[in-house]
Amino acid sequence: MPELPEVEVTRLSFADRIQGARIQQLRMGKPLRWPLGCDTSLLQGRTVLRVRRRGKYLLLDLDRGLLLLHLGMSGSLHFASELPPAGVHDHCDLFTSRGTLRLHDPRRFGAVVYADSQDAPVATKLLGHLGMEPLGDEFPLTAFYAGLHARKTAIKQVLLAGEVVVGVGNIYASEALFMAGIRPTTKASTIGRARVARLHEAVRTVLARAVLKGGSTLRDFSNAHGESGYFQLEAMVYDRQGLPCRVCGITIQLLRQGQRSTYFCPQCQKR
DNA sequence: AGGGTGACCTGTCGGC
DNA sequence: TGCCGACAGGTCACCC
Repeated sequence: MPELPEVEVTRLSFADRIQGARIQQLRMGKPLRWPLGCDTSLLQGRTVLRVRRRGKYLLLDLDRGLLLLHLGMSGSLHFASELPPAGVHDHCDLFTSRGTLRLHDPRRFGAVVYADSQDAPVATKLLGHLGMEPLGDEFPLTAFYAGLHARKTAIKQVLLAGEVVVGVGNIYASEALFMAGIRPTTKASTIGRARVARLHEAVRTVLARAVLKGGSTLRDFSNAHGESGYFQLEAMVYDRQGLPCRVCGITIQLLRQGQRSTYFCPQCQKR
């Protein structure tokens, strides 16, 4: 489910409300992708200072330490003063003075991890290799070009890997490449400056637009208020194999790269 | 060293 | 109707 837009939309939907909340209790359900890394009682009495995002991770800064949350493929968060009893797929409840933050994650690829600081080994392992944030001011074109120039893999997979730029998952990689007119199979290192500049702009535009539309709800994504996203309605290629390209009318094609589906228009993305 | 593959886990859908 | 395989928004550990 969640790529950068969905994670950011989630963050925006509860960050203000949970800020300043005092943690009363943490309940963990079935195991998630990684262990919490501390006793749940350790968090009692701590305060949530703010909620940041790094790539597809949400970082809850506490007055001491931080919680790293990841939504995996199927995770979503809810935050409310009163929530129904935990269901089978509700694997984490963070009870606070302002309400309960609940992680719902059927596939359990998500994670809730405690770190003493952002320099703690576990935080470094998860965040240390992450690339540039595409939104905001820390995404210079020159660095993007240099990053792509050093990669011999297909551009789609370089985007997905998150080591050059973070937050671009399977939906938005296809969408950004379409917008930039670049074939997903093109070797990243062979893309010239002008085309990299188009991709740089496309990544920013697609992600920002998706945040504005509340993310993409393909199956079950919703923000912490329980509201769906609508970006999927304006997808140009994702999940549109066999349908006519919205620009040129040619049939959208599907291929597999690294066991993931890639969608593209053979006419609009010639190379 | 970097690139490719399998693994994690559950739900859903299409085909036979 | 029922079963089985393929696939789904992510990403790490491991192999050559």
